[in-house]
Amino acid sequence: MAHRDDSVETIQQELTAFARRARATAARIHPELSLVSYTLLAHLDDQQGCRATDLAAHYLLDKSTVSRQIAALERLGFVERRLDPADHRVQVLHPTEEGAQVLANASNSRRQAFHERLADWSEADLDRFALYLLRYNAAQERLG
Amino acid sequence: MAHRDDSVETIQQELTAFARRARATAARIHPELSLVSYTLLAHLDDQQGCRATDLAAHYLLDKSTVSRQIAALERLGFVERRLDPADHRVQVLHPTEEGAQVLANASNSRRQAFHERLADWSEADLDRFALYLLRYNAAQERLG
DNA sequence: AATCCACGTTGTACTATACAACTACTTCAA
DNA sequence: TTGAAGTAGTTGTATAGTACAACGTGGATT
Repeated sequence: MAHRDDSVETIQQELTAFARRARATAARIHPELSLVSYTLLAHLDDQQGCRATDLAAHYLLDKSTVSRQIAALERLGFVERRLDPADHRVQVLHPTEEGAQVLANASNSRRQAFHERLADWSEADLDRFALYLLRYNAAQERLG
Repeated sequence: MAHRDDSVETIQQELTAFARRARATAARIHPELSLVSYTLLAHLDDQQGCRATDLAAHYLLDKSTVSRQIAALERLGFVERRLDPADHRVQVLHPTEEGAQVLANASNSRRQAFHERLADWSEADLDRFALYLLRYNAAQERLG
């Protein structure tokens, strides 16, 4: 049990340290994209467009927060709104050409950074680490 | 290489999801402690007191940020300042009795939450996960 | 039609943060 | 020994991100 406690303690410490660093580091993922706006834009990109309400629900953000984030992305020219012809309350949000481009760039440098950090890991270790993270996140989702 | 890419992709996704959730969830770790104030208080506790400057350096926060966080903790009665007799510029910060108590409570519920999330993990898996996290964080530290 | 609901915006407030200017104290060197 | 330079911490100011509440507009239900 002592060993078990030690491992859990380490996991807790390291995840906490990671979260702290993530806050500091990832505030600007790209000169013009914060972690939040990056995430929202990425979601629009791989959902092929969606509504502000969907973003709010998916990321547990208030709709006013999403509204302002989207407004900012629109000012930057990265997102455009298309009124849903079937329901005039709804705006379907899409990345613009430029938005998709910026997203692709940000996404590539981000991916590259991960590859660098994990460069000397064996394939087996990468695989296990990925599975552990999935398992941990699923548990956290389940247990709140 | 495809498999390698897949694993890295998953790791990236899951760590990002974790960071996002951490922001939302850990804002209040305890009715009166945010993640930051909890962290600072914990540091004071296991360093047996330290200076505001040390906290700033250790957690990469501006000294003004630390100053205000500490001021808040002092208002709550969780931290006290002791003027360093040898250098009157310096205030050595210590948790108060009450601060130590609140910290212990917060720390215990936090530990318990981790134990619950990891309850059904084998000891071998816990051990490996802990090592992977250490390794990952060390790499991130090294590579920025 | 009247009522209720859904979508999104805006007003307001709060927290966390950084940077810059400042005060108080210390150290060091001429 | 004194004055210049450096260090610890606070305060003024600005910004980002967020939530909640109130609102306007448009749909849906009865």
